[in-house]
Amino acid sequence: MSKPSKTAPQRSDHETRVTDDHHESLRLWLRMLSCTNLVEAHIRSQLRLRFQTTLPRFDLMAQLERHPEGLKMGELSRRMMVTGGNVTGITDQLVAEGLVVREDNPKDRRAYIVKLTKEGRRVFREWAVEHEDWVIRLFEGLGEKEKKQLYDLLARLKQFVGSLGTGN
Amino acid sequence: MSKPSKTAPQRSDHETRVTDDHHESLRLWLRMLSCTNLVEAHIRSQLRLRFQTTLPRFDLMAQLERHPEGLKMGELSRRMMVTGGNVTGITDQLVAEGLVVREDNPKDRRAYIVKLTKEGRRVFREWAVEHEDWVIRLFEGLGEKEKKQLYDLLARLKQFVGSLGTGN
DNA sequence: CCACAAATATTTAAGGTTAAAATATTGTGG
DNA sequence: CCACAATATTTTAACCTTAAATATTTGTGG
Repeated sequence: MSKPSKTAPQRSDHETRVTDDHHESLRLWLRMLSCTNLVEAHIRSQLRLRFQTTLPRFDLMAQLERHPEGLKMGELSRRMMVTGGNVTGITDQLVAEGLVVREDNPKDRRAYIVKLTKEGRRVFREWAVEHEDWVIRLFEGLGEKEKKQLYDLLARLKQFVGSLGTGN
Repeated sequence: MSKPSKTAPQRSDHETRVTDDHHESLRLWLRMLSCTNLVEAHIRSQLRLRFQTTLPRFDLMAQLERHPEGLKMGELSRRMMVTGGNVTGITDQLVAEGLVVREDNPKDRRAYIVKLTKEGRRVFREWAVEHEDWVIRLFEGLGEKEKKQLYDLLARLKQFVGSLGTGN
C-alpha cells in the first residue's frame, strides 16, 4: 500500500521503495519532535510562571510521589531517563528547598533512599492537579478515539525502539 | 513492593504507574515524551559516535541545507525552536569549524545571513544519508499505514497546540 | 533632523545534560 | 583475610538552554 510511485515505474524496484520510506520516517520523526517540543515548552513555561520550578525538578518529585517507599539515586536516574550525575544536582536543590530528603540506608551505605518530605508531598499534590489541567488542555484538539489511537501507536513505537537496546 | 526485584526489567521512564482511568491525556503525554526521548537518545548517541557532533549542530546545518539562500539568526532560532542566544553560540562553533559562514547583509546591518560553506554542504550531505538510515530503522516497528496514521494524528495535535499561542 | 519604538543579535547568569573519571562501599573467589 | 570486580554515587569539564539585560541598527512620527 502507498507505493503509488508517481515516478516512471519502468523499474519499480527496491531502491525506489527504500527512498520513499526514508522520507516518510524522517518526516514523521521531525513532526513528532516538534509536537513534543511545543507541548514541553508550554509546560516548562507554566511551571516557571506558576510555581517557580523546572521540569526536571517536577519530574523527580513525580517519580517519588509514585514511590512513597523511596527510590535510590540510580533508580531515579533510570526512570527519569537522565544520567546519574544529573540526578545528584537536582536532588541537591530539592533537599536544599526542603522538598525531598536523602535517607541513609544502613543496609548499603553506598546508596541513599530519596523520599519526598511532608512539605514536598503537600506541594507536589497541588502542582500535579494544575499540571494535569495544562496537559488536558493541550490535548483537547484530539477526541477520545484519536487519543486512544495515538496512545496505541506510540505503544508500538516505544516497544520497538526500546527493544533495539540502549543505543551503545 | 518493599523489595525491588532485581530481575524485573522495569521499563523505568516517565510512564510507569499512571493507571487511573481518568488520566488519559496525562498518560498519552508521558508516553509521547518517553518515545521522543528514546528516539532522540539514539540519534544523539549516533551523531556523537559517528560524526563527533551534536544534535543542535546537526539541526542548525539541516535548516541551512533546506535554505541555500541563507537564514538570519532569528529565523534559525524560530525554526530550531530554541532561543536566540543559543543560536549565537552554536553558530560560533560551526563558523570556527568552517562549516557555516556569517555573511554581512548590506540591506540591514543588524542581521547576518548564515549559510553553509562548501565544506559544510559536503559534510552535511554525508551525515544526512546516514541520519535518515538511523531514523528509518527506529521507525521500522510501524507499518506504512501506521506511520501515516501517526503522522496525521500528530498533525492535528501540532496544529491545535500551535494555535494556543506561545504560553507566556 | 531627532527622539524613540521596534527589530536583531549578543552577552550574562543560572541551570540542565552528558560522558568520563574519581570515590566509596559491597560482595566474592582464593 | 585480601585482591578485585561490581555497584552506587559524586565530581568534573564541556556543552546546551533559557530569560533577561545590553548594544546596535532601522524605521517612524513630530
